[in-house]
Amino acid sequence: MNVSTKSEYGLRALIYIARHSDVHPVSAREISAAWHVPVKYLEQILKTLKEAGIVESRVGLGGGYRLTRPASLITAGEVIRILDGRIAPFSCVSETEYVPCEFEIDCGLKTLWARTRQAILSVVDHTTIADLARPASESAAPSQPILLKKQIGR
Amino acid sequence: MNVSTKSEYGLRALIYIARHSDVHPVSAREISAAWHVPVKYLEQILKTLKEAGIVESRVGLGGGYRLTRPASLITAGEVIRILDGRIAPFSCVSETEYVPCEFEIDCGLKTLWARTRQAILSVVDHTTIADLARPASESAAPSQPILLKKQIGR
DNA sequence: TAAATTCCTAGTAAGGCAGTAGGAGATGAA
DNA sequence: TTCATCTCCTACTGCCTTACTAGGAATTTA
Ligand code: FES
Ligand code: FES
Repeated sequence: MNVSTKSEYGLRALIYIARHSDVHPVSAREISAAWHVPVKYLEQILKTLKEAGIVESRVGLGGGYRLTRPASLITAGEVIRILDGRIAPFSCVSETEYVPCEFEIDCGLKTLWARTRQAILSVVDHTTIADLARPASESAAPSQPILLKKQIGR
Repeated sequence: MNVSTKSEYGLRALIYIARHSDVHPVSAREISAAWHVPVKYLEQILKTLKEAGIVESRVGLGGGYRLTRPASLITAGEVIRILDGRIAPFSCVSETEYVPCEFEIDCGLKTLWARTRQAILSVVDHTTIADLARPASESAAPSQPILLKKQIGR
């Protein structure tokens, strides 16, 4: 049970972008300086995020990153899934990376994993970058449940 | 977000012991054969569980393992913590292995991790080996909330 | 043209995970 | 008393993942 630095840095970067990209796009260097994250590492993370369609970029002087959608429509779960892979604690209960188990029959554990997954999803899939970007004092509670056509897997 | 094979095998072993140790203790070899888990690996896991006070053992012919407490008083969370370490997704929200972060002030993430941890705990700390040992058909739902003097950390 | 920026590919050091290996010592049955 | 069956203990190992570092190519603006 652990979330990697990729997800951590990725979310931090998105929070920063959400807060500061009104005027012009935000560069990796700027984020890196703000949060003390290695620039080159951050570049890779942002590249992944770009390929996943979370951010868009502009190269060259004055370039940087911007969100492709309002921060209130990007969930933490989505970001973690992109950067860390599967959220479910076990592959036999993952929707996005489902791998069956040898003992599915009479394996009491499956239900436990499924419940755990559901519990995690109920948090991360209902917390948006907008929630996180709010100053800490205002409490980073999800504004309101997000409606999804189909519950995003895992 | 992942639970290791140690926790998986450990829980499986405890489930097996809960089901079959009425007459005589259960040997590692027996569990290993039932679940296709490497014996030597299982021995190590059971040893850890013994040191943590979850099982007791008897060496020699006819020996094996038994639970030290009723299965209904051993939670999955406890076992996972013993075998996998920290359950919280991030160290700054762990009670048992707390390590502070550099940016605790205005770091919107902390709340997210804390909520996630709480969600996970609400499942794993309220599911017992007894719940898991019930046949799958009866649904492995926790019988009833467990009362703890003080909520076990993380 | 120069500086800033993203994009792209490789490499790498350390640590964790999932075991394997090889006994030593206890115990009960024959 | 001997033998098979257990647990107990320590060490080792191969593989994979994580968390970066390194070096530059291409693009854009001043
Ligand atoms: S752990 Fe996947 S079915 Fe039991
Ligand atoms: S991640 Fe620990 S305080 Fe922000």
